[in-house]
Amino acid sequence: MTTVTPPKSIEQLLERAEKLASKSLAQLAEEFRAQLPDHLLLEKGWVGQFIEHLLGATSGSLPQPDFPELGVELKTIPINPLGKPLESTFVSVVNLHQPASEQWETSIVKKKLEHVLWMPIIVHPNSPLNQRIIGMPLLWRPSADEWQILKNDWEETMEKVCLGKFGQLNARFGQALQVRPKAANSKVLTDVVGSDGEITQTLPRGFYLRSSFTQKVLTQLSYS
DNA sequence: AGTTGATCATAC
DNA sequence: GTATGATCAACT
Repeated sequence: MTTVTPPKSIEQLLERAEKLASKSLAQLAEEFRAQLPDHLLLEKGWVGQFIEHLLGATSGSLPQPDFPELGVELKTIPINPLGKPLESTFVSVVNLHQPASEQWETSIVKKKLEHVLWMPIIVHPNSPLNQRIIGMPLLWRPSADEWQILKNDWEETMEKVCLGKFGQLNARFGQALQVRPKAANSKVLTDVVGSDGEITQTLPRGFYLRSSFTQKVLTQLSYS
């Protein structure tokens, strides 16, 4: 695949992103000599990683924004032709091990969401992967209202983790930031401190943005 | 149809 | 196992 150097500025990053808009995955795969899979069943993160390559992201699997020098996180998001998100958006894993040492201000979630480059991927119903079209990118910073909601959700989650209430750590909580399993499968377990201070095991979890939240972000409406 | 829980590839 | 990139698929 053609290699792309890291962008030197946010302007350059946005310029690159805008040049991808309205192109299909088939076009881009040809242009950058990439092997486009037939479907995402076995490579669910393929589109996201492809767009990372095209824009010159470097973070790999480090827990930091995709463009560390620019402080920008890249998120691809599948939308239908009307602009409605088809999925939630994964943000980062939940720290289940030393939750008491975590503060919102220094959290990975806050670092990543401070500045996000949204790359919508337009999905027509029942159409193959290679016909998906890149939409117009959106450089987003959360508003004060959005920050408040995200912070509250994060703090309520981490409080449950600190108290060892893993049974309450499910997808039903959180207005914008939701907690769901994040593992290879449901048999994967990780050591944690339970509600009585005992060592137990639980499923690894991740923070996800609900699609109701990202929908409003993408249409530039305030979330309140 | 929307939501919640489960799952897949890969690097280290 | 844990982190990245997410979407799949069962359930309500």
